[in-house]
Amino acid sequence: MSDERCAETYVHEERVQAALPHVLADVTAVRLAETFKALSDPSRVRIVSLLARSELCVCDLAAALDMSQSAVSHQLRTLRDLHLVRWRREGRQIFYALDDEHVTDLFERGLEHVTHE
Amino acid sequence: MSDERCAETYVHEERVQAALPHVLADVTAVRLAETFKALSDPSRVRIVSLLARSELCVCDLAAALDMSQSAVSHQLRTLRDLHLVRWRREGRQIFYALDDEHVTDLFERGLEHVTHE
DNA sequence: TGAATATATGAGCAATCATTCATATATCAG
DNA sequence: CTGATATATGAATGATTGCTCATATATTCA
Repeated sequence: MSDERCAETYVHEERVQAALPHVLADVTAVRLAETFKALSDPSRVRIVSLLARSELCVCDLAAALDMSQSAVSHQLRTLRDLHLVRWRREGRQIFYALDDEHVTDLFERGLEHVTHE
Repeated sequence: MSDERCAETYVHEERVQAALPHVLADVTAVRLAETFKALSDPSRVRIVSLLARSELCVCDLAAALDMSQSAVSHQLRTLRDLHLVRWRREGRQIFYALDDEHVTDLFERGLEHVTHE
């Protein structure tokens, strides 16, 4: 049946027992997945790739990426909610930048994986 | 309107022009996003966290993560399709392991970002 | 104050996703 | 060959997502 373990007896009980303490806590798994999810969309990846070079306002991003202002804004909200970007207001405009080096780092590691093979 | 650039004139034309050459190519952005998407689900993150320690068969994973065999299998397919895991058959069982250090690296960077603040 | 501008956001919709259930494939033991 | 077991997969479904469109908010300028 669907939820039955394989033949009741673990195939490699020792391995499973050894693994159990290292299963990520639910909260951690969810938060980690959320972080990766922030980078799991082509539009957001392109936004991040630009912000990795310099801060930009929403309008600059929309122009450079040929996206609507609304679409950019919605995506920035996602990135904001997940603490991948920070922002500052300057008059009518709002400038976005990557929140910390962790993000740049993550982005570049991913890029390595994709390009190196 | 929706697709109109902000007031026709870029707010920071120089910045936009400087950014343009660095916009990720579409293919790259899509592939990069796919890689991150592979890690954008709690179940897959937990699978990867276990595989980062030792190879395991599907059944072990299902037992350790308290997931159905089918669910694990489907998720492994996603990870396989995106080249994040490799596998080898041993009799009736199939053992999965992370494909290379890039993956472990990505995973750990993400975890750092999540736990360090 | 009122018009113009930059950004944010809610509703709605098509597309994608993670899971379950049922079943198929592959391997082993007899 | 047959029965049992480990894994894979297709269909179906409820949930989530990314975008557009319309509109709201916030700021500046006159």
